[in-house]
Amino acid sequence: MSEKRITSQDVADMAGVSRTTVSLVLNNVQGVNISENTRQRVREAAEKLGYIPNATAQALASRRARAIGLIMTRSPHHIASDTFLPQIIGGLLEVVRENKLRLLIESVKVEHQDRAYLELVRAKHIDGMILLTPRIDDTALKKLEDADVPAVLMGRLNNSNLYSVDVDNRRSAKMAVNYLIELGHKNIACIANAPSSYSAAPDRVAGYKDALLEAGIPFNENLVRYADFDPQSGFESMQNLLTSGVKFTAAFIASDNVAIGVKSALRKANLKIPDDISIIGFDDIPWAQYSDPPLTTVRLPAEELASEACMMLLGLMKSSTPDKRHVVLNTELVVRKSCTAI
Amino acid sequence: MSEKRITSQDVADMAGVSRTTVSLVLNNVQGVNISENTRQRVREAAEKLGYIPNATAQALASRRARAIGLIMTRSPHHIASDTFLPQIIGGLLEVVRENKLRLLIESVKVEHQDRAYLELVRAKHIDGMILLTPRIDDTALKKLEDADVPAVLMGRLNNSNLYSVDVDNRRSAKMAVNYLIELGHKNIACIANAPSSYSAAPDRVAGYKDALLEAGIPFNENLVRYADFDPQSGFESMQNLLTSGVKFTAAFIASDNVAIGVKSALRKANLKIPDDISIIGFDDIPWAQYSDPPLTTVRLPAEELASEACMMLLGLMKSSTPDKRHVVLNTELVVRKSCTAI
DNA sequence: GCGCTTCAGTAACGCGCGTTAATTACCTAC
DNA sequence: GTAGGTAATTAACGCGCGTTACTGAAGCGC
Repeated sequence: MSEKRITSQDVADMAGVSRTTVSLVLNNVQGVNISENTRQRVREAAEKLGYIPNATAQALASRRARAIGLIMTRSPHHIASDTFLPQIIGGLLEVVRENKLRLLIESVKVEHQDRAYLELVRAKHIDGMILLTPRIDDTALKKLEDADVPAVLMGRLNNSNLYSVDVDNRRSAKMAVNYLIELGHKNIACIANAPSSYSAAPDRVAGYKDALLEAGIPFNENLVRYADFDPQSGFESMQNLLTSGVKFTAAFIASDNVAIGVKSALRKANLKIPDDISIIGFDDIPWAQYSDPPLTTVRLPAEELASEACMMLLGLMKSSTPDKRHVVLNTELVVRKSCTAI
Repeated sequence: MSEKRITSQDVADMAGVSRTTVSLVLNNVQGVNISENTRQRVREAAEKLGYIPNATAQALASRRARAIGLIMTRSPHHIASDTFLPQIIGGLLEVVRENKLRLLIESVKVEHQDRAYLELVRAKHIDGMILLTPRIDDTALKKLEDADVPAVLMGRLNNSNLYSVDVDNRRSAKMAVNYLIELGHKNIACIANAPSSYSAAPDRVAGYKDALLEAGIPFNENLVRYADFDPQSGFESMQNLLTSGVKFTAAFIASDNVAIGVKSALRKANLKIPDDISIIGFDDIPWAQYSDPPLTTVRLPAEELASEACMMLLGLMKSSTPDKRHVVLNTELVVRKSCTAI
């Protein structure tokens, strides 16, 4: 087929200049003297030939891949049921596109983490990375800190010094539970969004505790369950809670996606929301407002988190130290119809 | 600041061989004679130095990027509400990882499509591409056909000859509507998943028509609406349908995500599912089975579609012509509780 | 001893570009 | 006429690797 790849040499030939000039003109290099006339000729030649610079060669020569990676530690199958991913990707794409970068998606097996993180950057296919849903026990992250590689965490690890973008999970959870308390609830269950090895989960449970204790309500471990991201796990957690015999009039579900399953379990047990039990979620996924009854929840600005993380990463890549090491975005209580006063 | 990047030259030096030998050994090039002893030395040196080949240089030298792109024509914001994306990415990642490739995500502005598709490959950052949610009026796709670039469509364009992976939208829709007809319904509404410019939408509407006509039920245009992927549009479509005054006892909603909003609209109108109105969806997203009542729907094998597309693409990249130009995966009617006999 | 073959390994080129140091052409000032 | 200076352009190197064509050395039959 038409296998005549057009290189900058072709453009140079056509414009009657050297390849260097072509490069200087097309990249708009500052502080170089090239007559407007020549610039014009080069640009015209490039246009006429339909010249498209070879990104790989550019990357090799300039030692910058012009790409960032979104790194996930979860299995492909787990990724498939991640309701947040689209928002995050949407947020990233926006920034990435504005800056003429590329976005690479990588899932890293837990077993391979140690090498994998670094390999990605060393292999120079990406200039920086955004790490999703970090786990507390992720020792490989520690190595990253030392390796001085541009990286931003989405989420926060207490003992980590990596740059991060997150919401204040603890305060947000507290806000949610406070709302339930203000409505008069005292027996409040809590279903965490994920296993406690994922950093956000214990933080949200801590916020739940904070609210309780501040209101003088004793913390009861029997009221807490840990789900695993998806509706299924929510369904099971709630069933488990119901059959365990503990009494509660409200529940804080630390993930809307989990709440989908929770609501199903409640229906199966013939419990009405909010009459028999009040439910408050976390995240505010699109489903929440169309749910029956519309779910009161804490809005997590997912797209903003992503674009913020991306902009932070861009700053790091230019080696301009960002003003803040840990950016915290605001959440917001979205009151709908799933909670009622007792 | 340990900026001593380790190259194959370093490995060669340490092993006391030439760089060529290192390359031959580490890449397991067939048909080359190198003593087991030497191989061992090279591998040990690489291991000890923590050698990680520079992917960019490899790509440049071998003229293969070892990466594929997932190309979407929708805006970043639209992407954010795409419930399917995670499953697709999950499916792709699985195959991509097995084959030691990378996955690039690109969103292409409609205005730039013409150049964009080709630029991506010409720029050589990807070896092939998977195109998502193609639109019927996408003239740029035509150019792709000619350009003989490895590309696979997820979805199908009737007038396109591009390789594709899809379900039979028409037959699947017909199957869904047939089910409603078998239950005795005659006045059946239809809410398409997307505007008719997206190929799947008219196909599903056509299937709806097929079922109707085959059963001797006249097609009534007033019973059809076109949603726009998200719950919001489903809500509006159903409201519009209800206020328009047409009578119907069942509705075929060609997207579960749209059905989320549809159900909300029905509740607002005090219509019970399935007693007042039967609903059947399409896609079988995780939410469907936890919905109230659990949604009867047509299961779309999203992950399989993705991995199938990916494998097809890999075949094309090896220039081994795949056996089939258009792969069609099976859908399945998942009967739950949202439909009842009339 | 000579040709021939197999084995083990390497020198050298090219991938397409960014970039620096050097070169040329053309002025100006004295 | 020469020194000095600026504007415009380029030759040449390097990025890190894949790959081809070539070189020795060793083994074998005669």
